Amino acid sequence: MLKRKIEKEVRDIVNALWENEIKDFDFKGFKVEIPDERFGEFSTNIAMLLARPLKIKPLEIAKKIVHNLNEKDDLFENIEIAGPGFINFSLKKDVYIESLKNILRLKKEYGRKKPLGKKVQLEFVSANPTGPLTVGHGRQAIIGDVLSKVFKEEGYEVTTEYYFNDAGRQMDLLAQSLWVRYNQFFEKNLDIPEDGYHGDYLKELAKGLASKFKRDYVGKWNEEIKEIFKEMAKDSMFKIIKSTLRRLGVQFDVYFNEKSLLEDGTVDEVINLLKSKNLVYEKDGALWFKVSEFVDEDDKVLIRSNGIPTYFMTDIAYHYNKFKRKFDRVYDIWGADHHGHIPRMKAAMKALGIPDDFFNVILHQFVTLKKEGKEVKMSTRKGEFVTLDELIDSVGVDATRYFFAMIDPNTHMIFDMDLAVSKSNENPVYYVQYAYARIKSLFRKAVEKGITYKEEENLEFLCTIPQEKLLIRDLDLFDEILEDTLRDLAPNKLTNYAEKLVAKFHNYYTDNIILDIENKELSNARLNLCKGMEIILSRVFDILGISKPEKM
RNA sequence: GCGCCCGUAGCUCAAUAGGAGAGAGCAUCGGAUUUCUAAUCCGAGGGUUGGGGGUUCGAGUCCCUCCGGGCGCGCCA
Repeated sequence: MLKRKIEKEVRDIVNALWENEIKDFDFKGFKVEIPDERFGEFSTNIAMLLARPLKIKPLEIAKKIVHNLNEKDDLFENIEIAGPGFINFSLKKDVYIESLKNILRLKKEYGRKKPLGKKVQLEFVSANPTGPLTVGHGRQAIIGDVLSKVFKEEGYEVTTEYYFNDAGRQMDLLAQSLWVRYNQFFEKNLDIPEDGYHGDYLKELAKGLASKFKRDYVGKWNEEIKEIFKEMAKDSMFKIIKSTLRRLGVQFDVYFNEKSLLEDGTVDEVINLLKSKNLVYEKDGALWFKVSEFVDEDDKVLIRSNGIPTYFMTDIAYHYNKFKRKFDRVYDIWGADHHGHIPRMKAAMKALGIPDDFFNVILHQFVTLKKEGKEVKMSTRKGEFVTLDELIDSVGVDATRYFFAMIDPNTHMIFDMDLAVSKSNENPVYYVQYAYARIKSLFRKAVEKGITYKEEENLEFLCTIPQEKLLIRDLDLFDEILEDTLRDLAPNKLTNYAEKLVAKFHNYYTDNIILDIENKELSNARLNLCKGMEIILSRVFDILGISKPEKM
C-alpha cells in the first residue's frame, strides 16, 4: 500500500527530528491523503498538526521534513510544500509499476486479509413470514450482504442470520386473512379484519387452497383450522421470501426461529439471571426489567400479565444466545423505526454482563418510493406497497443491488421507480460495468490484432504519462477502501470508489490508444494495466454482487 | 413535549475518521466516432452546503441555537 509507505517515511523522519519534543504527540489526525489532482499524487497534513506542540510555524516544519525526505530518492519523484503547510508528493514510476505487479500477482487475493480468528454475526432482513419482502427489506438485504462480504475480506469469520417469529398475533391475523380470501373465492361474503392483511398476494394463495380443500373449510373457523391456514400461509410466504432473496443473490447461513428460545429454555435462563441480579420486579401482574438502572429510559415489561413474553424479552434472550455462540461481535441491521429499541437492548446486554462492544446496530433510514411522480405510502397490512420482486422486475438485479449499496445507510432514500425503469441505461451501474466490458473487449481485440498478452512484461513502458500513475495509485487504494467501508459500515464507500476509478479509466481509454500494432511493447504494458483494472473491478463487483458483463 | 436521524446544484446523491476554488449522475445547452465498444469523452450554465453564533491554522463535517422534514416515545414488533 503506497499510502502506508509514505506514512511510515514521514513518521520516521518526524520521530527522528523531534524525538524529545513530541513525546506526547499521538499522531491522531495525521493523514496521508489523496489530494486534488493539481497538488500531486499524495499529500500530508503533518506540518500543521505539529505546529502547536513544537511551537514552530507549519511552513518551517514542512521545510525541515521535506529536506530530510529528499534523501529517500528511491520513493519520491518530487516533494512540494503548498498552502498553509501541506506537503505534496509524487512518486517514482518504478514504485507504481511495483504496485501494479503486486496486484497482478495476487489477483483475487489482492486486498484480502489473513484470518483474524474473530467471529462476527450479521443479522438482517428478519421479516416475519406475513407477506412478500418490501423495498425497505431490499435495502437492508443489500447493506447486510455487502457488509458481510467485506467482513470476510477483512479476515473475519462471518455468519449471516435471519431471525423470524412464526407464532404470535401477526401470524394469527395472517391465517385469518387467508381464510377470508379462501371463503371469498366461494363468494362467501366475509371481510378481512381491519388490522389483517389486505394484500393481493393472499388471493393467489387462496385460489390454490380452494382447489385443494374444495369447500371443506368454508364458513368454518376454529383453532384447528387456524393452525392449518397458518402453516399454509407461513410456508408459502417463506417460499416467496426465499425466492426473492435468491434472485438478489442474498444468502443466509442461519434462519433462526424465535420460538426455539422459549423451547430450549433460553428465555427462562435469562429471566433467572436477571432475577439473581435483582434487576427485575413485578408490577400489575407483569414482570419488568429495570432499564432505568442502566440508561435514562423507562423500565420495560419482559413478561406480560397474561404470561406471554414480550418481543423485548425474546430479543434479549436471542442476543444472549448469540453471545453464548461465541461471536466476538454481532451487528443487527435495523430500520430507523427501531432506533428506540437500542438503549434498552444495550441496558440488557450490560445487565447480562456482556461486553459493551458485542452488540452493535447498523441503522438505516427509510426508502421512499416515487411512482408516477407521487410518493407511494407503504403499509404491509393494507397491502399497499411495491414489492421487492416488482422492483427487481422493473430495474433488474444489478441495478437493484447497486442502487441500494450506493446510498449511505443513514440517508433517507428516494427511489424514483419511473426514472429507474425508463432511464435504466443511465443507471450508474452500467457506467461501472461498461468499463469492465471495455477491458474484456480489449483483450479479445488484442488477439485479433496479433498482440499477445504477456503478463508482467514490458511494464517499464508504463507511467510515462500522469494518467497511468494515477490509475495505479487508485487501484492500489482498494485495500484501504475495504477498511473504510468496514470502519464506517457504509457500502457506498465501495460504489463511490468504483465510480471514481472507472471515470479515470474511461478518460484514459478515450485519450490513449491501448492497442497499437506499431508498438507492441507499449500495448502489452497497457494491457497489463487494464488487467490490473479488471482484477480490481472484479473484486469490487463480486463484493457488490453485480454481474461482470463480457460485452454490453 | 422529549429522544434519534437528516437538511449540500432544478432532481437523486457524493465529499477520503476537520484539510487546499464543495463534486458526480439525471435534466438543459454546445461539441467529439474513416482508428481498441459513443452505455464513452470534452465543454457551458447552475451553490451564501436551511438560518445564526462558536471551537480551529482550517468547518458541509465538531459544539450551541433556531427553522424545516423523517422516525420513535405500548403489557406492538
